[in-house]
Amino acid sequence: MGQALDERNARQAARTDARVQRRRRQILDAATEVMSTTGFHATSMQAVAERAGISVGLIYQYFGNKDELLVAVIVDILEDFRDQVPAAIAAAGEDPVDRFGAAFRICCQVVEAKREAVTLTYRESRTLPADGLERIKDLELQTAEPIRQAVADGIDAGVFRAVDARLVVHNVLLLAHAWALKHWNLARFLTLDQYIEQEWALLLASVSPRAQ
Amino acid sequence: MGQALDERNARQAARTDARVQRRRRQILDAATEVMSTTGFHATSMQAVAERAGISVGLIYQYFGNKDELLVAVIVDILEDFRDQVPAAIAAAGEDPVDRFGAAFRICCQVVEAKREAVTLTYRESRTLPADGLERIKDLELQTAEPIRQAVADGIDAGVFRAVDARLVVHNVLLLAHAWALKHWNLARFLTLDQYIEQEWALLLASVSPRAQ
Amino acid sequence: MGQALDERNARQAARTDARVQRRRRQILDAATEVMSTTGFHATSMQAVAERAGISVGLIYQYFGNKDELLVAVIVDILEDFRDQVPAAIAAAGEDPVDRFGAAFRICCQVVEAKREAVTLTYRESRTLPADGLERIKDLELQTAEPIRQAVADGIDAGVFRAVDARLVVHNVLLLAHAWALKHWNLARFLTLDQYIEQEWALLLASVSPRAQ
Amino acid sequence: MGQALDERNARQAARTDARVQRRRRQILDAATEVMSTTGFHATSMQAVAERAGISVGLIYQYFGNKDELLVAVIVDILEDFRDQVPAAIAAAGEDPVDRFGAAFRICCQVVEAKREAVTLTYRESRTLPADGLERIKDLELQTAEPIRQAVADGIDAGVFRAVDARLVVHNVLLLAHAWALKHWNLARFLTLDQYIEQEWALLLASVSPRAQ
DNA sequence: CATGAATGAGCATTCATTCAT
DNA sequence: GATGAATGAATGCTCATTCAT
Repeated sequence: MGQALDERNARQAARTDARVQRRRRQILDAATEVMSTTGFHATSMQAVAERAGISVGLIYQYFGNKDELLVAVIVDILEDFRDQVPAAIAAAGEDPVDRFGAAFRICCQVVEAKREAVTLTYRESRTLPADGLERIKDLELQTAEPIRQAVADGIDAGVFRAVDARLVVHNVLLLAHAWALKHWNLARFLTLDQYIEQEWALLLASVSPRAQ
Repeated sequence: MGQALDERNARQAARTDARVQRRRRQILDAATEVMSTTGFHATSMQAVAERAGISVGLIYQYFGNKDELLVAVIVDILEDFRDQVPAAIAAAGEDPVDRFGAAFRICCQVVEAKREAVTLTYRESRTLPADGLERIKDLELQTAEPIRQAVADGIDAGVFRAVDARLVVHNVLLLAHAWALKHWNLARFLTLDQYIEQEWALLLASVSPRAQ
Repeated sequence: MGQALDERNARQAARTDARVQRRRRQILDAATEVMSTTGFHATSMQAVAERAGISVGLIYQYFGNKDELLVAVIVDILEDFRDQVPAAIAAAGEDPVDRFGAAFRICCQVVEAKREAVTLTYRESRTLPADGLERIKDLELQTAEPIRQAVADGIDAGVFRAVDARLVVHNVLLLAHAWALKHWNLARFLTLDQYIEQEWALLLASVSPRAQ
Repeated sequence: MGQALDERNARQAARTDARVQRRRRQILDAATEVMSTTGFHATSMQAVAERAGISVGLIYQYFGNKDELLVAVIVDILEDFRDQVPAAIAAAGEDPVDRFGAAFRICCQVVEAKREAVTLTYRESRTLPADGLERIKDLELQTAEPIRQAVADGIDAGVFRAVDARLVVHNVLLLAHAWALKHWNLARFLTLDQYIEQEWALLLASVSPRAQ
């Protein structure tokens, strides 16, 4: 009997948890859409609620306030990078050059998938309360680390020059983000694939050892 | 007698014009300072007025509204680039590599001089009304052009590979701006001079012809 | 069979009624605690529910709305006075002075027992909807009546001067309530017992016949 | 010439100051009226603004927030007591009994003049932020002091018994306030003058020496 | 009976903008 | 030219109340 009850409670809890997750996602998606287009400050909670098809009050049952919602939106995006980058590197095989290239490529692709949202990240990070900022910087560093490792491995293997790996990673992320930040200009003369290809050529040349 | 009057009016006009310019500058400087620190939306016109030591009302005699003031602030910064970049290139002599290097260096230095303000440019450009946005994109293209020319000259001279000059310029400007955008990270392991030196090495390698 | 059913229903009803009363009391106690401390307006139904260990919705099955809950809380307190005052008077014997004294004492003691709640009564009575207000005034008058009678008896017996009994009762209740209302000040120089003793001396003197 | 300018500025400042005072009073009066009737929490700033015939925003140029406005309203009332009580005592001559009686009478009259507002004081004091509360307690003690002195003088002169003067003052203020707090009941059988007269008789009897 | 997710009206507060002086 | 008092629309957030489960 106790078991039956436990089981029922467990099912109930799972269902509840699923609903909570669905709501969070629903709100997060709506917020990402509206804030990306309109900008954080110009976005009213009312607008987010409308886009999500719920009431204002409900947002506050999932996110403490507007700032926390922004943090959640940005974190949500950065988690994409943090999760996908290592996976892409791992999938690229053993060759350091391939691994490095895969890292750059996936970054650009993630950016393309959430172009407006990436812009939001750049625009609004400064606005954030201190603790949100910490989480964000953390995620950025987590994303950077596997790329840095790939570059370091390449240097060790002698296929890259002895450059500062941290700086190269910085360049990689920056070039990827730029596809969002400067899309108004870049898209006038390049497709994403062209951008990736050409930037990759420059990037590789920048770290390759000079032929003797 | 008519002539005398004209002359008086002209003198009057000049004097007036000078005063107008002084006021504009006074407000612009105040706005740049406050907005750069606090962010555009979090900056009240009252705060700008106080910083400038004038009344709110007076701002509206020089700038139609808050948006226009923001445009003016951003334009003011971008004009720095537009003016200083060609000058630096010209001062660098005839060697395409030197000219290209000078362009990158001056960009970084202008960024350093107005680090917060450059960040402002990135954060708030999207908010702008269409016509302001146009002026800004225009200025960016104007800044880009002399650099592009330097790269194109280098390609023609055979000291650079046949890369897409527009893309290289994009990279140059981006790397310079990054010193402001990612200062929180970069400054942890590099000084500006080190940043310039190392990025320049990468940049040059990226466009240099492969040795046979 | 019908009888058996009736009996079962009756037992059921009694059981139900007992449960209803228990719930009401549970909610009332929680509401009194929270509202007394926090004030009516600053108290959310959520807070009352939490304190009572139940859900918000359940409160609404026992009290129509927040105002009605407040009325119930206040009525609950006033019923204490209405019930205890006559009892204390009856227990004081036949001497009008003793009866009067017992009335004052019990009032002060009831106040002390629910000091915060008494304050609540004063603070929030005005807010109430008309019908709640009526019930409250009624209870106050019911409480006043036995005291008035005691005073009237004393006057008839010649141990009190021919004062307006209603006014004296008003003073008695007021002085008792004041122990709650002005506790911040009074408690700085008096204990409750001292307060009772000294006010009683003044009160008695105020109604005692002047010696010839 | 400098003198003329100074004079103009001075006149300007005075005019400004007068306008500020007029506005403050206008808002304070409106707030007192509305809050007294409706209660603090149920009063919206919009309602205060409308009653004052100004815009909401303007209130915030004179009072930091709603709480501060409430403090100002209450202080405004308490200042009436603090100012008028000593004046009335002084005007009552040298006889301690007269002075004491004058104190009680003026308290009742001030209460009558601002009956609703006095009720507000009782209802909302608890709501206040700590520093506002301090100012209010201070004013109450300032009001009490001259009355206490009058009682003490009476005791020294032998016309009053050796009662605790502080407690008597507490009673005096309480009885005066009660005219507002319990007006719904008292006014049913007494006019203010009757109330003053009869309470005064009781009060005097309570402190008078027993005839031998 | 009991729950608590969901609603949405309501309110304090801010701030760009205007205009009488 | 210059001021700053005055406006009032806009917004984040709360919370009494309902109702599907």
